[in-house]
Amino acid sequence: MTILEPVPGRSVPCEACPFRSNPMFRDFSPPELEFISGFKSGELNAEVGTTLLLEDTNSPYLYTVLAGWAFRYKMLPDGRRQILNFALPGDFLGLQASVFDRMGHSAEALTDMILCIFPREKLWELFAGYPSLSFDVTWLAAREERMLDENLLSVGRRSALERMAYVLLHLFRRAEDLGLTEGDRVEFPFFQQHLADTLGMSLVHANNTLRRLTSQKIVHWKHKVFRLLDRDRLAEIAGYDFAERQPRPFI
Amino acid sequence: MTILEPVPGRSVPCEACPFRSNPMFRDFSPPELEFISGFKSGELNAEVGTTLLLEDTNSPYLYTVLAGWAFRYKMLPDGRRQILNFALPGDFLGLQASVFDRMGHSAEALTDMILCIFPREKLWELFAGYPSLSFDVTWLAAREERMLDENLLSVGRRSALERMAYVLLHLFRRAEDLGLTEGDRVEFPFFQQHLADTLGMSLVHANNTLRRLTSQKIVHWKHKVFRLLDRDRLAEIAGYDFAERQPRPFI
DNA sequence: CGACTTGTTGATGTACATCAAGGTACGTGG
DNA sequence: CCACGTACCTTGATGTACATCAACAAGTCG
Repeated sequence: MTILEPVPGRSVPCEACPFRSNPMFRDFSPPELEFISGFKSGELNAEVGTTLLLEDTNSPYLYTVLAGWAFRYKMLPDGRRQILNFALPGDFLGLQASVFDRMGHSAEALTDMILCIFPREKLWELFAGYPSLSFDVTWLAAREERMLDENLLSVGRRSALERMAYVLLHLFRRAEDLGLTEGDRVEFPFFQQHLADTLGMSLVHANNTLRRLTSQKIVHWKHKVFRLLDRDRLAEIAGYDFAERQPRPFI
Repeated sequence: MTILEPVPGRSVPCEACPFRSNPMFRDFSPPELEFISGFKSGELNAEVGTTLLLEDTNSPYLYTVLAGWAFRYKMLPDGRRQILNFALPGDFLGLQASVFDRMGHSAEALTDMILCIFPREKLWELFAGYPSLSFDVTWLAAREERMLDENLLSVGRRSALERMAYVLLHLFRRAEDLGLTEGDRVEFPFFQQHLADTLGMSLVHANNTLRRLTSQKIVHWKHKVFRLLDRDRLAEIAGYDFAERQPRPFI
């Protein structure tokens, strides 16, 4: 388990940021783009399994995911783990340490990743000079809250089958929005243990529940490739409310 | 079930806001105070049981709680309810509808309440002109996220007894920070059903679990008066990490 | 080729939900 | 002041969804 330090190296200039062509992200004005370019202090290449953030420690950096998947989690002293949410390209990591003085959760890379690094002491300049960008930060925090609300509803009140259906559909849709899917396929870079820890159930029960969905040919999952065979049926089981999709901030 | 409209009437001027004397809240500068005064468009007196916010609807107002308790919740079509968090004096309600176009959760008053009303279309002026206040909004959103993370850990991974201990201590400490306690006493304005819905368990099981704590004289609860008899023992059961207390924003 | 990691399945126990009944406090109208 | 209703809490009986334990299968990697 390693804690990361940024490494020097070539990095994607913000002007060429791949998200700029994604319709899910809003456009930057030239001054915004210029500020962000200066805000970004480098890039971090993280391997699978890297601990990106560690609960109760401070983090001098704020990250956005440029490529790859990670997950946020908390652990109890005896090792029980709860996965709180997943971080995909475009997501923030480490805001808590910038706003308070230490992280309330940890985060780990699920794949090799590229992260944009922002020094947290410059966050104040963003708020002071770029109201539209500080609104975007609030937007992201509110979106995270909304996802947590949903997950809490799942874990607290949905049955195992409903929970499993919900999280699979949720993750598929997030990947879809980012153009990570090909038709009904997507690469899910995690194991059944991760699903179990997300949904608050045991590995064995997660396996049984998942197989109820695969045996009915609603989904398919092998060798990390997930296929959404019957979306309507899955949404029906999940009780999924088709939330609006709207342009999201860049940062 | 009623949805609220603001009623005219006398309201507390921000200059005389009771939170200004509470050391948990940071101080406002004179310009900040002046802006907030203009931002506040009135007050709302809400009775117990009032629906303050309704999921999937829009809310033209943003509220802060001046007095009283409320809770945020989500419901499934068949009536299962998950309480997400409680709102106490100083807390925001309705940010989601200001940032997105509709609420992702509902909120209901647990007591008679007084709420400060802020028209959401002026939220942009706050971001544009008052970076310190917009940072406060982000602070509040991040704090809400942190509480949700904790609750999700509880519901997903803690045992019924640990969960019960955690939520009772959590609520007691929040009340304490606001000066709502008298020694080991506090008035908890909710029923066991609310605890059950917060912790993702049935009413009967919440009752059994609670009685395990009362019969060991760790807590006492009768007629809405809660007494924390053995704080250390409760913290031990909860696995409570004594999080820092630091000055918080006003808004 | 073994050693390790991930997924699958069955046997057994328990923490929980559900159903049902009664208890206590408090209000209301006679 | 009593009969009655209502709201909330408490307790027991029964069933089930889930966890835990254990073994094995299948794939991957040195």
